[in-house]
Amino acid sequence: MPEGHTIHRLAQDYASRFAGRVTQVTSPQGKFSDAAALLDGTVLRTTDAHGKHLFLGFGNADWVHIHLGLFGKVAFGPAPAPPPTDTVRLRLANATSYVDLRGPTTCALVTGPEKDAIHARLGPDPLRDDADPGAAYRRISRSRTTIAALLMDQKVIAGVGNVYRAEVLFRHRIDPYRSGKDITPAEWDAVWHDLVALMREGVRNNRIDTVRPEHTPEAMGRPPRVDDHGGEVYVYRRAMRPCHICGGEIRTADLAARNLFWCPTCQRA
DNA sequence: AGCTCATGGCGAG
DNA sequence: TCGCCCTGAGCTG
Repeated sequence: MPEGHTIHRLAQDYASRFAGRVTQVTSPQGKFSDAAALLDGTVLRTTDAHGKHLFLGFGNADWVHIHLGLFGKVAFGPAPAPPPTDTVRLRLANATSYVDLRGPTTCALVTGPEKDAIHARLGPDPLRDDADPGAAYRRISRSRTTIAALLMDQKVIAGVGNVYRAEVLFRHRIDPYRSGKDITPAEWDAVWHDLVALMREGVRNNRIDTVRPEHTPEAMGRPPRVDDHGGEVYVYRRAMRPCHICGGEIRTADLAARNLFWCPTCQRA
């Protein structure tokens, strides 16, 4: 269930359990067997995350590049590791922990320069210290594409997915169909800093919560969320249900093959 | 057992 | 824009 906060959290969790230690590396499912054999018994040096891309650094030059895609999942557990199921693409294990990766879009061994090339094609990541929000705004402010599509474009901004996209536009009352060039510098500044705060909290809690304290179920005297996506939100997957603020119906539509959610009353062109 | 859907992204046309 | 890749849960029957 991966947006950028999940990947940064995984980078931390892989590092805390495996970094600096000799690691058993296997690929029970088989698609990563050759690389796993090369890495098996070596030391995991460090981990890195940029947007939805995760990197595990082994030795001095080799990196495992992981992208979860829509279906990828990671499961940690204590040693001893149970027999793996046949969909485990990558298992790391040591004397205290194991971790299984299933269903990733990408799990490949890359060189340092190949890793650099991946960073180069990604936009600024609100969760990285080296991020330049101005680089994102330069693209947005020149584009006639909708802001909803631009926020999902990883070359523009890295790490935002369908949930943060919908939620941050709601929180700033921005109509998702507005053109990028109609986003003001002040609006972008506010959206960016909000994403930094929301996504940092997402890393901390390992889930996406976007509802302000004054709009929580407890504060509003309404029943808690029904959806199982994991957090408290304003519009994501709440189509046909009442807006927490105005009471109007949340709408949904297809945008670039993804489900978009917004409140047509609260969010203005 | 088979269908649908999901917080993603790529390449072909 | 479409089809395709990766997996698993929650339906339907």
